[in-house]
Amino acid sequence: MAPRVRFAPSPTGYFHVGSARTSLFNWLFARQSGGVFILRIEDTDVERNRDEWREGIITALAWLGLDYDEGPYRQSEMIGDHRAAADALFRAGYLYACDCTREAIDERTATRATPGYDGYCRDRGLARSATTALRFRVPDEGVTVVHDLIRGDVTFPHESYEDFVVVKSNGVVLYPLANAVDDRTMAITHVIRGEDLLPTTPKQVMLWEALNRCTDEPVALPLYAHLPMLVNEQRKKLSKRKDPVAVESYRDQGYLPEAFVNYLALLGWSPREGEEIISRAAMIEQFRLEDVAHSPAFFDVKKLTHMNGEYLRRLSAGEFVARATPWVAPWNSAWRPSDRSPLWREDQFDATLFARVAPLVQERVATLGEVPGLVDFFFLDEVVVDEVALAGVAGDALARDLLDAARERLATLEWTAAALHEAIAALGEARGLALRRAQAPIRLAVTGRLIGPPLFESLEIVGRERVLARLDRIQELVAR
RNA sequence: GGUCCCAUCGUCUAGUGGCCUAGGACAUCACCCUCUCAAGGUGGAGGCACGGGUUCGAAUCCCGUUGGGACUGCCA
Repeated sequence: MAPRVRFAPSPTGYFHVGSARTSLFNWLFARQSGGVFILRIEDTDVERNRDEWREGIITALAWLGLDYDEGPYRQSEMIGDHRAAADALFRAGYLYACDCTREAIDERTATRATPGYDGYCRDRGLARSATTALRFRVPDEGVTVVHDLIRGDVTFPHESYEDFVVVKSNGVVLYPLANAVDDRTMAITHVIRGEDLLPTTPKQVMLWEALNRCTDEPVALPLYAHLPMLVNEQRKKLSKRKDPVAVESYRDQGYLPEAFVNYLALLGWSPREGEEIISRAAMIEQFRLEDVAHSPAFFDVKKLTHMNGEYLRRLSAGEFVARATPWVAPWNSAWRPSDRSPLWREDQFDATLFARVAPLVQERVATLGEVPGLVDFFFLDEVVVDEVALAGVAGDALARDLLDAARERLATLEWTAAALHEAIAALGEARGLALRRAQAPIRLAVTGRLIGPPLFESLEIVGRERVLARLDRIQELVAR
């Protein structure tokens, strides 16, 4: 039988990089084994779920290129199944009613060595009512063994589990049961998820086995694979509050989905061949659950960024222009990054001109979000001149003199990058300045900064008229 | 506190008893290239947590210690 796996996120916030990694590994496993990848959104916690978060999951998965064969299912649509399973379990005695409040439990267990529920209602034989929750009767003795494809067999003693709540007093069936029931109805064969769920797995195994004893058609347990956590610099599980984990924000910053996926794949897994930059096809071919690492991985944005730059540089010039469009000309794009409008207006932008300058910036950026900052002077009528650099030029007699000479020389020069290069070099030479020093004041005048794309090509593209105007303007600024 | 997981350069990892004077990538340093900044090239520094075993031989197997993490909700 073909493997069936599912990615089962709960829509309680922005799509998390950890979720992206989990879904990727599920997807890779499904694709490599000829299996089925299912998206099931676990939206039963009404308090914390929001529609926009649910949309976010679907959008993010699409962006990452992780297509699912079934779904998106919504767990809330399967509540009937959950209730039926709970009823069966209760009738068979695996579950019992409990009316203890958190406060009452805390009071009773305050002096005990082990925290958690004390089994107070275990044998009270309470009837179900609107104030009773249903708890699972965990065997006092014995162990439950979880067969994990990554870690091997993991044994949990029953005595370390309290009688956990399965159904809330308001009738809502909780995660351990709902999740297991859905996995049964969807015939899930492999559960691939984060290691943080490992300690709750025995609960699901116990429930699963109890369910099997309540039916004539038992369902085989799935195989488990618990992925190592993604951690921050403090080696703590990535936190939604403190760490930059929203996949959406990486998209906004201009990370390429293929680079992002490639980087994610390297967290806890590595290609058989040495090369880290690897195509999706090769990834699918080489991926093995058994090869997944056991220890937590730090999500290193620096390495991600480097890899993104590498992907950017491998793009054809035309493709680079197309990919950069949401950042430089959002009005020409169906999707646009939030909070990242360029400094220029639509009427100032020139697509043909951008296509000419794009190759100059392509190898200078690591994310697409950096592009506008490097090409602004091509589109702005007046550049913002860096104050510190301006003061440097103002205090340099040689530089001021060179600016004067350049203003005159460039007025009549043949307007090509090569001629500009030659002329400015000569201007510098006449004053004993190396080209690196001679080009600086001109670069400042035309681009507003001391760093940027190659100057002479830039001058050619900006055009004589605007270059001369900017040379005039910097002389005014310097004179002040 | 209890249960469980984990432990190779700063980081991500290769390594499954001899091929390891431990390989690669990011970061870092130096040099080269160079109109700035990048990119690129070359080179360097940097690691098997510790202690016991097993073995002719251990990063690799076993035990312990230490360290880190996860879970311990009428969240998922």
